[in-house]
Amino acid sequence: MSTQTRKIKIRKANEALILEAAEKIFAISGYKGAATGDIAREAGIPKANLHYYFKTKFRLYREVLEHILDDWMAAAPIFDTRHEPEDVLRSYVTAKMEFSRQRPYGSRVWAREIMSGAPVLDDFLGTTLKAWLEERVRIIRRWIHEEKIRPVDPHALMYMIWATTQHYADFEQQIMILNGGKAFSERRYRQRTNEVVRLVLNSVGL
Amino acid sequence: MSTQTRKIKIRKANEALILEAAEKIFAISGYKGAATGDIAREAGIPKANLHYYFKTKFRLYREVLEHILDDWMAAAPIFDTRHEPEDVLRSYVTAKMEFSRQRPYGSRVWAREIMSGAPVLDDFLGTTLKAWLEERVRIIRRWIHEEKIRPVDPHALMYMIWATTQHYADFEQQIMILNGGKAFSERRYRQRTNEVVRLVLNSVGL
DNA sequence: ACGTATCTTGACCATTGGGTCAAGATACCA
DNA sequence: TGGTATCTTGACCCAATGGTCAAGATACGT
Repeated sequence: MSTQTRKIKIRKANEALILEAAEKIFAISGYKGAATGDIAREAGIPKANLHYYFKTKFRLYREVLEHILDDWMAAAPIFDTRHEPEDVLRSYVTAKMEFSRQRPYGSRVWAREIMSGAPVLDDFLGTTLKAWLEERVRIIRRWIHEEKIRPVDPHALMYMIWATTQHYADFEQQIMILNGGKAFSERRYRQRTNEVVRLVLNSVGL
Repeated sequence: MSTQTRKIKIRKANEALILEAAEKIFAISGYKGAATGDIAREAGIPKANLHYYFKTKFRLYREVLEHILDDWMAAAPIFDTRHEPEDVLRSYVTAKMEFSRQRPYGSRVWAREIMSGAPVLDDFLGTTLKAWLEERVRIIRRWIHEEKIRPVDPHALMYMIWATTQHYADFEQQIMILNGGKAFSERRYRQRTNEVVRLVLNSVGL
């Protein structure tokens, strides 16, 4: 193994470790509320070491957000691969529910960023996300025009899907408490996912 | 006016002023991230004065949450006053949308509290809110039994309503950016409210 | 007008927290 | 094995922040 490779390996491993810890702490405490010392402790390294890999807390935060965006957008293409509205919506809602299950902290960091006024995501929202959304809106309009689904406000529909699926990540704690203090089992979560799919499909008349 | 009354008047006025400022700052920065100095500046008073009315930041935070709970629960009885599912759901969704419009900061403080693990609301969620929810669940089950709506998972439905309506408060900034950078007009928001109502009604087969 | 309770506020204190630094430890190649 | 680049870490610095205090200012009943 070359020096280069070795170095890169150590760096990548430590960066990944720190990013994961940071995502959790930022999710729980918010940007301002998160202490780099807490993040370092969560990662099991000294604070100075964290600052060796990420010069500033802000840079670290930005990279955490970028990570989340990558994974968030990964669920995006699903909207295109199938063609019947029912298949597309089912796949998309299922993928979003899966994301909420797998990456609850990521979803919360996103939510907090928006609630803080989206100082960092502002640009992304206005360009990439807006373009992506408008494309899906166009697809939905086509479905309506072809009378494949009942006439709905496409934006209202998309927001309902986002809100509902992300709710299972962002409000996980509330859901757990309302569920008698115990978390959903794998199986129960899959059933719930199907229920959400059915609600969404019915909302557009499918 | 008696001394007592006068004193109380000054105190109440200042407390209200501080609580409003605090709700905004907590909504934007989170509990840990919010500085009492910022809250004081937002309220237009010196920090020492704020601490005269609220001994600690934590006490202030708790009172802000209590305020929000009061208003949140105010929308709750609507679920009972009318009897046909369609009327009940329409009124409830409309009330929640109205709350998101009028008190966006309150909704965000709530969301942040839950995402932090609900350290303060924990008790409320497990008792009052759980009881309230289970009562509504029972009502929904009755509707299903009477075949007034199609069979849905009552919890999944309630969470969809909460998530979707609160989305308009918590993600206001994102919605604005996706709307081309301009906020919804009163009229547009009312239209959107009706769209949300229709989506919800359709989701249960109405 | 006087006395008392409340309110106001600048100055101050102790702790926390982001970020730096320099002295080692480690890894790898020649 | 020696040299160099990277990595690790305790100690340290300074600005920000929650909270205190004591000296006034204000309000109001008598």
